[in-house]
Amino acid sequence: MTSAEASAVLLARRAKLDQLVERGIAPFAYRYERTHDARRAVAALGDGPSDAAGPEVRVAGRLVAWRAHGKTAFAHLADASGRLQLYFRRDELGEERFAALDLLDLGDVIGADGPLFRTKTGEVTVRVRSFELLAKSLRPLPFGKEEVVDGRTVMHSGFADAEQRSRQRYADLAVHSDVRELFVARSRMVSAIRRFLDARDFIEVETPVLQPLYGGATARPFVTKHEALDMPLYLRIADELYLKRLIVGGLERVYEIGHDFRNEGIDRTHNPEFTMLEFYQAYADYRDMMGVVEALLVAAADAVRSDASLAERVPVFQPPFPRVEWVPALNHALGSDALSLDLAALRSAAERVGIEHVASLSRPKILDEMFQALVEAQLEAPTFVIDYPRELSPLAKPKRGDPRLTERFELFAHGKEMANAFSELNDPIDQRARFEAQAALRAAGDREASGVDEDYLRAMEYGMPPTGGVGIGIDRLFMYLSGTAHIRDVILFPTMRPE
RNA sequence: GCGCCCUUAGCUCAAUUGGCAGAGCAAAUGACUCUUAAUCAUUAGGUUGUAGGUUCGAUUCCUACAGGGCGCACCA
Repeated sequence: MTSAEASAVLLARRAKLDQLVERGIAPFAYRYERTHDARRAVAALGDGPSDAAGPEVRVAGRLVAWRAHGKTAFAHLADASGRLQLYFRRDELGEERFAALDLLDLGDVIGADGPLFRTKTGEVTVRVRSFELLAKSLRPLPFGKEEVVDGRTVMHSGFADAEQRSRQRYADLAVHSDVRELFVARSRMVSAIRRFLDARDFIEVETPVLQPLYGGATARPFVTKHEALDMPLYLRIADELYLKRLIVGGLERVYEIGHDFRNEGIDRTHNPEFTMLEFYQAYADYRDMMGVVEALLVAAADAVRSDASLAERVPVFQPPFPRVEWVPALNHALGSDALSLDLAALRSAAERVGIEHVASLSRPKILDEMFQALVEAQLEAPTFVIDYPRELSPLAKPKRGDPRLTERFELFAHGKEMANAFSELNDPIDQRARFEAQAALRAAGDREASGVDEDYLRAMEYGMPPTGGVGIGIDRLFMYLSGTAHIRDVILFPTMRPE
């Protein structure tokens, strides 16, 4: 940053800062009393006359465009609601205040007051009577120029580098109103999901992020250490086992929205920390939960659709979604009965469909791989895949009528998993056997298999009601609903290497 | 982790077979009292990601490294 600090642009802004101080103008203010944001100011003039003075307003925001004309100047001020034009006149401001405009830069945060009027080209504008500098911008923002062509705003040049936009999200947001809108839409979606669950008598809870044992999913964890207790702790890979402890405790409908952490690769659909929604409903099974998920998705999509600029991209859901049974779907794609194959036959079948490193994979892993390759990737419209093999689902109840399977569904759309749900296993004897099978896989080298969680078993032994549970990846759901291709574009501060 | 591609001014991008590194925006100075990608004139801004190599000469060709992008693999 040495050369940047020496750059003429930064030096010029520092010089202006010094001059402001010399003239007794504080460059960083404490507050500003606003009467209108940009959108309300535009609405306040309504269809008012073009010349006559409209309502008085006090507005504040960032200077994003500047057009000086000698004894007048036009500027655009941007706030959270939009842009508003300012009109400065020397005869209105007086010599001294008008001269102070020379010390402003693009990016400065200012407040301005005066009457609204409409310019001869029709734009609602503040005829500035006085203005205050609220924060001097000492570093230029990479503003592009905006042009309105046929009613659409077109950006010219600007801030394009994907890495810098993620690293400096503050600058990305400051110069791209569409990025701000996208994150506002994400927030609205999450709020809508909370309202949806709250209205169904779910309560929102918080469970540990730091866990002595990790479980509830298959993934490599981040490991950390508690110094005072001198013990390892894991950042959670799922909320599941703690939320089900709460079901045992009589909190019959619970949900949590929070970050899970998985120590795996980063790509367009994976960030090491990501937002997960899990919810559990006592006395429900997985079929009940399919209906809840369908309704939740409709509510989430409606929330995203409320943003006008995203509306056309949001898929329209028409529940019920189709159900595809796991085993028949795989067998159909494979041309043989996958579950009845022995391990050797399964491995050669997997190799035929292009699975790599087959020899090092456990049996459930191979089944999972084959299903992903042959079936999941083909699922474009929202589809419930149901009734997974027992060995893939150590926390799900056996399927009524076919104990080789479990009562589990995953929702796929765009070839990606959107939700994962079970009729939750509530038999502690069966659960212990499943944990021990996992522990055996772990001992045999499967790094993602879990161990035995004795405390969780103790909870279940007290008696856990039948329960339906669902996990939904919030980032992916929002990507899908907003038509965003990269997960880093829906996470404000995605994980990155240090600069 | 593997493969391909990219890295030039604060930002967005050029540069012919290897031959003096350019433009627009932003910035500075000046002109301009309804502009809106304002306009006009002038000025400044660069160890071309880093380190080597080939060459009379490298932004250009080669090697290594760093960062990034895209695909594949793993995972949600």
